[in-house]
Amino acid sequence: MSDETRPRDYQLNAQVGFNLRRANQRHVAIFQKHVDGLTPTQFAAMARVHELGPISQNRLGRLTAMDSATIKGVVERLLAKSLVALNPDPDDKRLRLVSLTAEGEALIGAATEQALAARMDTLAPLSEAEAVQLEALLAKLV
Amino acid sequence: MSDETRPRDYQLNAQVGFNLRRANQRHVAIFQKHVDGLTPTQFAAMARVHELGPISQNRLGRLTAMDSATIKGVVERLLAKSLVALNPDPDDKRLRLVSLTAEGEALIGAATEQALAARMDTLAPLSEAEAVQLEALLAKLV
DNA sequence: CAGAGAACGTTAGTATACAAACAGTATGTT
DNA sequence: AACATACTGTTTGTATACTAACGTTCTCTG
Repeated sequence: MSDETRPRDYQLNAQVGFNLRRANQRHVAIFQKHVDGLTPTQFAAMARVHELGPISQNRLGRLTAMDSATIKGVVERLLAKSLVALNPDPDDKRLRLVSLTAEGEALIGAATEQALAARMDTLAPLSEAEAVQLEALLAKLV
Repeated sequence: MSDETRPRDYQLNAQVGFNLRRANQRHVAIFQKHVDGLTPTQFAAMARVHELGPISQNRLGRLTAMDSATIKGVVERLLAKSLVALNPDPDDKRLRLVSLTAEGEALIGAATEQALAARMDTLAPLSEAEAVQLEALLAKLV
């Protein structure tokens, strides 16, 4: 490896940003293999609705780390799959409450199992202790 | 907090996948603030070309973790900004070699400084030791 | 109660990201 | 030389992700 022609100390492969992006790409790919018919973001949205009950679109977006434009698309696609329903809030005409359909409720259980399996696969290169460390560090970062 | 209605032990906020995605979102936002005119992926592509010299589009994609469809778009946008040039390889008619223009070369130095500053900001919530740990764990994961 | 400001959802535009299919080119084997 | 295989770049389609701008609705304050 020549050293004169190299930028002094910038190593792309060691950058958090680069590896954060790659780790995320890898996780998404693993998730797709385990969970049939749901992307990670679609699953996250459904898991939140399952957890909290009917919830406005924007609030759901905030709780799943998506802005209003993004969550709109996600809800739209879940709607197209009949996994969620959209109803106006009688008390606030601005809101459109997202809720799970029976079909959605039926799916979320199995999907949760599969999501946990995907998590295991994603963390497979790490020891138990390292996995715990990573999750703690990411939580601190976010 | 009711417990009967809750899924037994699934906590979205603690999931690697979810926090990987959020950490990445945060980094991209920070990067945009520091580096003017380049996205993280565009910067990664340029850094690689600067490092390795003229290189085929697909090979550049592999070295920056982008598939051929994605790298094509990235190179296209760098081309539109006159930061890279695209030339046919005389020895292999399939290849289109990506190289930095004078303008691109002029930019990459400052951009590298700014990228390192973005990295610092991204890692700011962590101690020095934790930052090192995180980078090591991510490298192991990828 | 009137007006300001905030929040909601929507739309348009740009940028990754991947799958799948394709034509053109190169390489290896027979 | 012929052929299968593999690789290159391209296109289309789908799915995040964010910015900016917009009209509607709500809430707060004077």
